[in-house]
Amino acid sequence: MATLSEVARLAGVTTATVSNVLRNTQKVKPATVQKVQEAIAATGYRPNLMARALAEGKSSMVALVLPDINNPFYPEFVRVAERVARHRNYFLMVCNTDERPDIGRAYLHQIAGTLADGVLVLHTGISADDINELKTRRSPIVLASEEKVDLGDNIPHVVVNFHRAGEIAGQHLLALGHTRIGAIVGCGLEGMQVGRLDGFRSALEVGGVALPDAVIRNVSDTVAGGHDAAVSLLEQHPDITAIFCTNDLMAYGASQALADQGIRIPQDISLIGVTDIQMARDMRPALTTVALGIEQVATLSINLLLDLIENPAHQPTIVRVPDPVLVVRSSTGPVRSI
Amino acid sequence: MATLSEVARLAGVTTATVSNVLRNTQKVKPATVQKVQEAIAATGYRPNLMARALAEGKSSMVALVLPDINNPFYPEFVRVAERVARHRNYFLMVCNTDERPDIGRAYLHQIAGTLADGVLVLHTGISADDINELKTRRSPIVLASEEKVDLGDNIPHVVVNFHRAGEIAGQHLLALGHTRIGAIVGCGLEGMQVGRLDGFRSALEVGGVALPDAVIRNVSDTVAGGHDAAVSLLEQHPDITAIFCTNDLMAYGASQALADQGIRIPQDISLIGVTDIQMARDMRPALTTVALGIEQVATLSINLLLDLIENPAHQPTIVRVPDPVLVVRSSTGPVRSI
DNA sequence: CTGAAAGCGCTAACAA
DNA sequence: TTGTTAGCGCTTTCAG
Repeated sequence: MATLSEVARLAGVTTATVSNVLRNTQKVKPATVQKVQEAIAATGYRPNLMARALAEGKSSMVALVLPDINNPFYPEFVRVAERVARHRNYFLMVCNTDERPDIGRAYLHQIAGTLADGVLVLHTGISADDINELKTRRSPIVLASEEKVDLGDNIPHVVVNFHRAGEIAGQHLLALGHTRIGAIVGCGLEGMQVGRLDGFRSALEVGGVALPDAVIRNVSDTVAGGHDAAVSLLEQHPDITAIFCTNDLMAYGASQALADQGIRIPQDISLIGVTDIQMARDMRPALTTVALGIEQVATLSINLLLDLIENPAHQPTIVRVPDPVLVVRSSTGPVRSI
Repeated sequence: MATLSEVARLAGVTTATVSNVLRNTQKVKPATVQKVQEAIAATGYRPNLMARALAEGKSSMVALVLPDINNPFYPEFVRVAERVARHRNYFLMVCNTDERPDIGRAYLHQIAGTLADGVLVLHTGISADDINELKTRRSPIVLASEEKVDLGDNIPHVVVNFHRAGEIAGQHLLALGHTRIGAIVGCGLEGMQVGRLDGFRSALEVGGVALPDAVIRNVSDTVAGGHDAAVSLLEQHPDITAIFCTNDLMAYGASQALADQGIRIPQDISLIGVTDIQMARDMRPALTTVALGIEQVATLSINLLLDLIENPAHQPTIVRVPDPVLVVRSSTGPVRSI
């Protein structure tokens, strides 16, 4: 790999000049620019980004730490985050923690402030303590779509109104006449998706419908989790006419369980999820869900992070995503007659 | 962020000594180690990985360039690649090109040899010319699971026997008595998945079954692509009893199309895919497919890359993945009687 | 066992 | 407009 000084030597100038043409500060005479560019072409020179980062005190790289790249929510998030970052001239480094908080911690400690100018943390079970400890470094850290907002005002984060999402789901089922309803709640690294459940329950209560603990299943946030929960629910409560899942992935699993037992969706049982991942559109019947607006969340999160990097005094440091919206597809319908 | 010299000052030693205890060359007196470690703890020091990389001439970071993080194959690949890399003390930087070769090129040019010690390229439509141009840098580049192996021996790559995968699928359908078969072929960035189709066709030919062009659909490698292709196939060839898809994602789409039309799988039509992504297990009916062994491919690929980084003379430079294997699930069955 | 000093490749004042 | 000169934070001989 050719270096700056080789290029400089070949062009008969100094490294400073080459550096200047490289990032075209308009301070170089056209003729010299010409010479330098020829030398660059001739040597096949590429800047060493590490050296540049060290000199500039800025790597133009941000890290995205997430728990499980196989959960389709994250790839969808990554895709937009990467695009936004690229447009703002940052590299995005995706770090998968395999659901292990210790790996998340390790990434954070190693990367924040050294490899990356900032890091965006998604539901990785990293404690607020860890985050606070790291705040001493100047590298901004932002958490996205936290369920629990006990982070305080001093940690930048993006908040999604999960409670409202649950509420919307509840209102939809209520409007369709359902009264015997089950709920499948995911347990991610951040703990139960309790905000969504609370919202759901409160909506039902307004309609005079109860949601006893017996019809709630807490399971892992996966297809298999949703499947098993649905099986258990059906076994113990064959009379339910609708199931609320705190996310789409589990709803997909639940739909498999229903299909396996010959139960029709939505004629026999209605199914509603939260998030609106691509899969919700692709599955059959297509899933009615409460869209969290992945694109929005990702965009707001990464932009907040980059804003904070470029201007540490940036305000606000806590941003709210617009409320979720109901997307009606084919998995919900009027309560069955019997 | 504290630096080495601050730690050194606090411990009353020089940076060289701190550096030595940091990576425990056994050359430091226990008492000094003690002092230094206290200073490290007191300052909350973390090494600046950029500076280290510059000094060592090695970043311990590898990049994984892939076309579409939303295609579930890639997250599955990423997960194991990341794990292997981590165990070998490398960071994995995932670069999504959004299916745009120019972005892939840009990543390659910017990252290879500067930010990353090596890069693993997956089906991103980057030309062999580009790769060759980059070979001048010392940074190893390995391509994984190339369909076309016209890369020559001088570019390290991992090759999957796609032809065999197609053959296995063909033999399976043949054994079930199918003779009127359609095929859905994906067109990724690397061009049509023609190896798989060739293998499939040649297996059928051995069994005396033809696969005319009329029953082949070339579509994009997505759920929607598979769906549309299946619709078109059914419309023009209602007599077919089996469909071969060159990958699982399209098979999933095809299954939706069949479900939409009330066609039962496998009673009316058998469906077989290639790859064995998680979705193949999750969908209903579960998909019969030819498993490429994602875990194996990923492991071999990343290990080859790291081997090459650590020892540029490493041999072999081209590694073959063990042959694919048939995984029979519920989407294939005997040909229907009529 | 520890320190002094050079240098990785680049940027950024400041001079010339 | 260009060159000189310091670093950025770390590793790594080579002396002491």
